[in-house]
Amino acid sequence: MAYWLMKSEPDVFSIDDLANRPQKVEQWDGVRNYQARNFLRDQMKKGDSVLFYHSSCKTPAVVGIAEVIKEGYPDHTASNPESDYYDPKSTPDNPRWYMVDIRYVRHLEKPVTLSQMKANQSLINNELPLIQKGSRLSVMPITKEQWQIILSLE
DNA sequence: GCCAACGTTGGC
DNA sequence: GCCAACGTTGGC
Repeated sequence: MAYWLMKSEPDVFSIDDLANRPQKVEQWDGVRNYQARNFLRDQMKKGDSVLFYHSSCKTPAVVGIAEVIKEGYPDHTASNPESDYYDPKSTPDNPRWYMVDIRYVRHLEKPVTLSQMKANQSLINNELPLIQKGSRLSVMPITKEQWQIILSLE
């Protein structure tokens, strides 16, 4: 089983929104970055664990846990002209963008903040992608060690 | 294939 | 709101 970290802006979609969804499930649409797309399409597997991270907000932090319940499939928002995520270069025959479905597992007892993680020597030594300079990926793989260290901070 | 211009991300 | 870092676009 693999481990992932996924970013979301809480003003757009928060861990509470996920918890309040029917079945607690959300389609993770709107990813428009090739490296992240490749992870969604090729590597995320049913049963993988996800850290849910709030970005672009007052206190950026890991706030909860989710799991992958449906593996990569075409992101239909790319072919919807009404969608903010519409991409005319993506076609149903040759979809450019992919998404997965995730299901809420739980909130962290206490969010683990970005500043906490940046100050953690184990995470620095382990080169957690989130705290690398210039890291902008919205979907990133993390190791079991990184997963355990982050949860030990909760 | 290079690279300047532009757009986006996301912390601060 | 600022700006550094990064990704994409498109002319040449």
